[in-house]
Amino acid sequence: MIDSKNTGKEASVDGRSPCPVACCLDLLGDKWTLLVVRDLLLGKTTYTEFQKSPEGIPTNILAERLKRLLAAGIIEKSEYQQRPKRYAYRLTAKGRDLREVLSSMIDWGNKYIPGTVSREQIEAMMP
Amino acid sequence: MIDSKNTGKEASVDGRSPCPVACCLDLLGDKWTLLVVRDLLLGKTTYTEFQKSPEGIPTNILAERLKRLLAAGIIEKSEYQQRPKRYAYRLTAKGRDLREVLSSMIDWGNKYIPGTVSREQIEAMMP
DNA sequence: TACGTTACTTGCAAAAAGCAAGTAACTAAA
DNA sequence: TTTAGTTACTTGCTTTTTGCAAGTAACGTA
Repeated sequence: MIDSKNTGKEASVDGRSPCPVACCLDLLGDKWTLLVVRDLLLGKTTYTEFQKSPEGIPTNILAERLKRLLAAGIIEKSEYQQRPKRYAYRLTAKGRDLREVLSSMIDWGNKYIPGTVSREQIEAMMP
Repeated sequence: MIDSKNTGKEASVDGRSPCPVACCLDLLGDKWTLLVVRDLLLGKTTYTEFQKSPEGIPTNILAERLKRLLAAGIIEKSEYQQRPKRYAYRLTAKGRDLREVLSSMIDWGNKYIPGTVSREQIEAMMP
């Protein structure tokens, strides 16, 4: 595994308050981070696959978010091929457990935002 | 009830993709919005109460977020006193259902971010 | 040798956040 | 009856973050 410099402070109350919601939002509270986690849960692993998602994440934002998720221990990066170098990102246990958060967002979205693709359809896409 | 100009488009797939997660994030994907929802779930109702929360939301951001939540039909605003005018914000059914999202964030935070206040302690604060 | 792909980085303009101060409407105290 | 205090904001300005386009390094394929 590369790029996983465990500083020991990758998860602790460092931000605004000891509220778990506030801490969660310090890490994941933006328009893109959880979409990357969604893609990972759907089985995507490479930079290019994340970029191809319909929301169209800007490439510099994607690079920065991957670094943050790595630093937070939510994903890990591995070289799955040497020449040419190719990398696969995967969720750690910590990252996989975010599925509950995503899951409740799906339920809420399905209930209150007409036209969103259903949990069933999303689950059918999962590996 | 005031300020609730129902345009009819307060909830639909208008943004980046028909993914419920992406739609959710278009509405709630930032560092502050869900903290206001948290406060509302904890029984807070006034502008000043939201401001007093330990995270210290800037006053202009709070005003803007309240407008967005109002426009999205997640909260409603009522005048509970005429002179001087005083307002109470409350969650609608749509807003109350976000408790599931917050709840899964609390569980994740409690599990992976040491030092966060526990679900039990938070539930003890609820009305 | 030229073109394509992957995984990024860099530069810059535009948008959003953050901070301090100001305002309007009233109430309560000196 | 000034003076101070509270609530619910707004305004102005600086700083930070986004978003877009273009560039780069390393390699592979025709």
